[in-house]
Amino acid sequence: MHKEHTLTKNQQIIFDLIDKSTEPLKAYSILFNVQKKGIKAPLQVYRALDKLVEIGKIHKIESRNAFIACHNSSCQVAKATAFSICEICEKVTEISSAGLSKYLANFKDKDGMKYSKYNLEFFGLCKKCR
Amino acid sequence: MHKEHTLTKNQQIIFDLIDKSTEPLKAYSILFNVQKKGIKAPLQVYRALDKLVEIGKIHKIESRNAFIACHNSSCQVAKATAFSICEICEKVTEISSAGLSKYLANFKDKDGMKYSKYNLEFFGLCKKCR
DNA sequence: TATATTAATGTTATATTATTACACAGTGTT
DNA sequence: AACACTGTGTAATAATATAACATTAATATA
Ligand SMILES: [Zn+2]
Ligand SMILES: [Zn+2]
Ligand SMILES: [Zn+2]
Ligand SMILES: [Zn+2]
Repeated sequence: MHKEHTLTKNQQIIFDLIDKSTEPLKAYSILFNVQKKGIKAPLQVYRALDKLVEIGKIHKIESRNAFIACHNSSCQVAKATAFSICEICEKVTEISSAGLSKYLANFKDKDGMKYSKYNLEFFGLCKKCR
Repeated sequence: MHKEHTLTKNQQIIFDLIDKSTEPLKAYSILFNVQKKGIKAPLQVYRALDKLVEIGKIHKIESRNAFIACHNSSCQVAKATAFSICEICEKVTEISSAGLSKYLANFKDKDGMKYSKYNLEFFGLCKKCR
């Protein structure tokens, strides 16, 4: 059983925005959208994003510098994420595959090292763009 | 048999720098280091980097905004990369595992979609930092 | 050879993404 | 009270990346 994180005001505002978005959001687009709620500076956004990533409520899509809400409860503990990204429409989907996560968590490099933390981004065309 | 890419002057200068580096290099660090060779502007660096990534001579470490030379000949065709990253000393190693690349190339998402292009970054502690 | 085409370059300016530094407020502990 | 810890507000700046435009080099092909 893991600790529930009560979000602070800024964290909640920013999480709500990301969570209801159908696409990954960029930091300055978030900033623009929450200015009417009193969040005025980049740092306020980045601080909330950092915390939300840390507690697993959102993930950063590294190749896009954008943030998406987690819809996979197991991610909240393991920082092991996988996404598919459409190279045409930029649709991003979190992949939740027990087989994949098991394979990667058990993967050993040539030194025999295992990694519980990873980020995998698949690129291709989504159903619609195919 | 695939086409050999003859690098242009700027591409060669920048590739040489990255190739002989023991760590991933950032664009502006590259710029600083090649200014004595006549490359003066960020765009000249980014253009060369883009091309070098495109032809598979280097890879971008997305989570670090840094570039590393490829030492895995098969990457030159397939844009399917995997790295381990030490969270303490930031050492980055390209993973060259037939098993891993086979598993990922054959992975099907829940729509049955396969992806020949992916980027995987494992995080942990390297041998030295363990 | 001439000429069209493509790829690469040079330069300036600007856009986008992210962090540093400092002051302060709330909360819980000793 | 004194302290540690977390979050907030604000301004300034650093770091990363691209747009726009003019020019030159390399390549193809007529
Ligand atoms: Zn998740
Ligand atoms: Zn698509
Ligand atoms: Zn490679
Ligand atoms: Zn290390």
